[in-house]
Order: sequence, then C-alpha cells, then structure tokens
Amino acid sequence: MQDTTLGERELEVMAVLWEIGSGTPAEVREQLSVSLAYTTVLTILRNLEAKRFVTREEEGRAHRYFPRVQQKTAQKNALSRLVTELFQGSPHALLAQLVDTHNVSAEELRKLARQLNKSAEKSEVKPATRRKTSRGDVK
Amino acid sequence: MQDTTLGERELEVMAVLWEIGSGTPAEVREQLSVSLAYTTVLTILRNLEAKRFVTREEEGRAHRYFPRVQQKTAQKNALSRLVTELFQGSPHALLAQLVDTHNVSAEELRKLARQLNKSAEKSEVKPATRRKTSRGDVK
DNA sequence: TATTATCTACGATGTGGATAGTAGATGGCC
DNA sequence: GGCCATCTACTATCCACATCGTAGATAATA
Repeated sequence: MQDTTLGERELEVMAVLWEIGSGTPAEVREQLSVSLAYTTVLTILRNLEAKRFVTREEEGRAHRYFPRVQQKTAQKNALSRLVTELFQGSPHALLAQLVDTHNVSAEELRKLARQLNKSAEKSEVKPATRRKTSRGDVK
Repeated sequence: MQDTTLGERELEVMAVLWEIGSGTPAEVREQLSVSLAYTTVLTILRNLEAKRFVTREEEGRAHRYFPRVQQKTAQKNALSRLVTELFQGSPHALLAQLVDTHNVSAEELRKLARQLNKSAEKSEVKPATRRKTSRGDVK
C-alpha cells in the first residue's frame, strides 16, 4: 500500500490542506468546491491518513489534519508519471505539447529560461527551499 | 459516460496502439511491457471500445483494433487535468516544476522558444498538422 | 439537567478498473 | 474426420475510491 496514487477527491482534499496549511474535517469541507457530506470528508481524510499522506492531532473534541506530503512532491510524481505514460518518457514532448496548446507562449519560455539562469548563477548548489511547516514531511 | 479518464492498463494499451497504429489483441499483448492473460487484454480492448477510445473491424477470425482518439488529444486532456488539479491552473507553475526537477534545462527552454518563434513566423494561422491515419478520429 | 449540535468510528453500498477463467466457434493439420 | 490452437463472448473476483448513514461520545446551551 505504498506509493499509491490519489483519487480525484483525495487530491482535492490534499489541495485544500496544502492551501490552508491544516484543517479540521469541517474546515476542509467548507473549502471544497464540491459539497460533500461531513462523513464523506472524514472518510477521505482517514483514508489519506492510512496512505500516510496526512497526519492528525487532537484539538479539543475534533482532529486537525496536516499534510504530510508536500505539494511539490506530489507534483513531481504526477509529472513524472505523466511523462512516462503519455509522452514516451520525454519531458521535451510534454513541453512541446504545452506550447502547442497555447497554454504557454514563447515569451513565457524565454522568461523562465532567464529566471533559471539567474538562480543558477546565484548558487551552484541549489539552496534548500524554505518551508513554513515541517511536520515530519516525507520526501 | 463521456470524457472518461483512462486507467493505467487502459492507457498502456492505448500507447501500444498509438505506437503500432493498429493491432489484434494478440499483437497488442505482445507489445505490452507487462505480461497479461490474453483474455485480460481482450477485456481491456473491449472496455476501450465501449468508451469509444478504439474501434475495431473483423480480420478473418480475429478483430483488429484501431485507436479512435489521437494521442495528442489524450496528452492535451491529461495535461490540462494535471494543471488544474495540482498546479492551481497555472501552466507556468508546471513548467517551473519541470525545470526544477532538472528534467529540463534553460538551454532546452530557449531552444524550444526559438522553434516556437520560427513556426509562428511561417504562418500566422497555424497549419493543420498532417496525420497519417484518419479512421474517424475524434477531436 | 435535558436537549441539541458536533465529532469520531465503523460499516454499507455502488461503481469502475484489473485480471482472468470457461464456454463455444472456427480454422489448420495429421 | 478428429484433434489442437486461436478467437470471441460472457462471467466472476478482487480491490480501490466515493459517498454516506448510524451509533455513540462529548460539548454547548436553554
């Protein structure tokens, strides 16, 4: 039960947690775009906990849930998966598609390239990105 | 039952069909990286047909399956989905992540930007991309 | 204190995907 | 003609995810 991929609802719940940092089931439920029964949200959170995507701690009568996996990690994994599954393992192909769909312009690419250069100059070794929370984050 | 997303195996089967153009269940089965029972592959193909991702026509005693949806379309959809689900609707964020993971270099970006410029010069209106097959492809 | 609201825990149900077995048709071959 | 291989159709499991209901605990409040 390791390295499982998330379902759609599970992902939405994670997105909320990433957004607001942490939340009780009620808080999460409020932030969700779809309206679900309270117990549904609770179940999803419990499942996410079972999969070790979140942790929780008691807070009065309720429980507060914290993301245990960084969004960045999830992004990276999903991206890699997409590249291998649909783009023959070529990030370049994905880029081309992104551009082709006109989601991204040539100007955008150049801008990003410049930024990339700048940050590469600043330090050879990539500086550890600062994070607000560090509740036993998983790599 | 429209606009459904594909499961992992279904996607692999589609990838094979995109790769080899068309195939009988046996041919598809041979090309798959995982080894599945013949009937499993058949079932997947039938499911894909039910979802209108493939068509088939008889060929002697067997059936030949053809992709009905272009890979490009699947790529586009999956990409859009990923962007909205994990990247807050920002293709730029996805790009940044792609770069950050060092799957893509600044040089790569610049190269692509140049190519993009060139093709933009050639024609204001984007030329319809040529396709080999046209077996009732779905947009 | 009795009632109501809010939580959690547990279980039930429906759907969809993955995997494969069995039955029956058909074509090749000894 | 009888046997074996190959195909399809149909069916059956299993599991994961989504959704929610019920029961029981506890906090708020009238």
